[in-house]
Amino acid sequence: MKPFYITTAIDYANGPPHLGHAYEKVLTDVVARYQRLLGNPVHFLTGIDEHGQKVTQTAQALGKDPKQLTDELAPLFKQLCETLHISNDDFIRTTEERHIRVVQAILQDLYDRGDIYKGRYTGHYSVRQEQFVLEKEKDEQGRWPEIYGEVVEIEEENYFFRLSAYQDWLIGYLRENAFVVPAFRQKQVLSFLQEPVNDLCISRPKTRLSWGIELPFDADYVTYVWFDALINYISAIGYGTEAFARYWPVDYHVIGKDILVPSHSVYWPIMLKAIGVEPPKSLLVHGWWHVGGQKMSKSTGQKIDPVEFAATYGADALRYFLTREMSVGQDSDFTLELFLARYNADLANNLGNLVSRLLNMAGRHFPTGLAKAEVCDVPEETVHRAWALARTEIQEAYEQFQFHVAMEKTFAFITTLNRYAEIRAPWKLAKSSDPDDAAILATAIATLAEGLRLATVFLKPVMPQISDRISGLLGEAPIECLTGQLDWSDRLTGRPLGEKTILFPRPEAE
RNA sequence: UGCAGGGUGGAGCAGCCCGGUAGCUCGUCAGGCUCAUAACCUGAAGGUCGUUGGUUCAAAUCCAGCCCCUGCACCCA
Repeated sequence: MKPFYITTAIDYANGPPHLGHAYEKVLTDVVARYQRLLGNPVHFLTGIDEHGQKVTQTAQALGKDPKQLTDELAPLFKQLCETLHISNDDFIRTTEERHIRVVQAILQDLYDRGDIYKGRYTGHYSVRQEQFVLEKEKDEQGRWPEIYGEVVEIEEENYFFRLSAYQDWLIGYLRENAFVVPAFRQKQVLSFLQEPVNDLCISRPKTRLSWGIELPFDADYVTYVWFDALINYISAIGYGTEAFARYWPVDYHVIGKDILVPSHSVYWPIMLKAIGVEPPKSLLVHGWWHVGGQKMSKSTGQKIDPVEFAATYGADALRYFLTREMSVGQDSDFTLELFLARYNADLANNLGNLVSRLLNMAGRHFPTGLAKAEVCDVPEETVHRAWALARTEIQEAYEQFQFHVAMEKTFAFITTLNRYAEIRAPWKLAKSSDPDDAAILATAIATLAEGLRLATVFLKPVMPQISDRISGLLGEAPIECLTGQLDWSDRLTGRPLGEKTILFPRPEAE
């Protein structure tokens, strides 16, 4: 069976990871973990992009060489994955030999076929900033901004990829295939393609940029950006070896909306077409996090360090917030207030408190094991019916990448359990000597425990640690697969539950 | 200008693709409970779903126009 292959974009390694990186990894991880629950083998790739001008500049500013800089940053990105319990199977760095080899092989292949050719490139170049500048950057008087210093028009030879030759093919392909999720973003791609695309400049002379992968057919140049970065998706799974066919085509590239057009939706499918490889099945495109209503920038981005945040509130709480609050594809806002509201209302008060009160009552009344639920009256039927509906809706939401809905419905079911506890009021039944009341008491505790067990299944992709902890408290093994887990049962009968536990301690008042 | 997204009770959001009781969190007011992390449960007040028109038995939801906000158009998850 072909594994479900999913990737994040590789993060550009010119600074430490921020909330946006964390989100993309969490989102991808939720998809990956849900697939595993469905019983599908999964291959999950993430990594970092290490070449290019900005890395060079950042390194220079710090008095380091680029490799040294990225060697320092790589562990931070790996650490981010570990801290957030990201279940990636691989982590690729574009400076790795396995990647460089594939990039060069593909460049040579395309050069041999004539899809890469040498051409002239003219533009305005800032000597001071060592970069090309654009016409529209001029001010009202038609002058270049001060920071560029002297701007000269230069012409240099570079290598180009024959993108234009494949434009019609791509348009046809996009008209017939649902390629981008959410669907509305596919329209953007098609509208971009209405204009003729230019061939893509894929090289930089080493005199200007040396930190990159050398062109195999011209040692005076390195390749630039796309033929380096995008290829990670296939170099990591062994393009050119028989392993490749096991994984490709990728099921989802998870990316931010900023890199949909043109790189992932135009360059990448065409690059693959040119080397005779199937396009990706789908792109899953997410929106951006704002922090305190503002677009994330170097300063605002640093206000929320995901690693530190996870250390304070727990990785699962952060994962929950990112999943619950973001409607995939839209933008969303991150503030401490919003986070704490979710944390307190959903995690501590609703879920955490349910666990706490259940464990307390079970320990008090059924220390040696839960009794069987023998009563099935209106309150029980209400809970059973709520579950029957919830399981369908939650699964549907997961399948459609509506993770915020999946969480909303899961927590609505947890509310149903809290409500059921009020209706049966086991604490009152415990004071009665009537045997009928004793039967209801046993039923109530068993029903709460079973309901919690079921809800825990759907928490697993989003909050894997918490899900496993609750499973443990119920005497269950960690959930690995949905099969056999979703039916209402009496499997907890006879089980003693764990000690009363606070899963989500209330944060100290600021 | 071009492209995209948004405009839903006091605040922040979901619902819109697949028309039919307007939902969630917080806040406010009243009540219940006391097993539980001052947590839980119930009820109430508060919305002509930006605007105009159209389609329909029926529109927050589909169609057209208009108004307003934001983002992108070098780089960015």
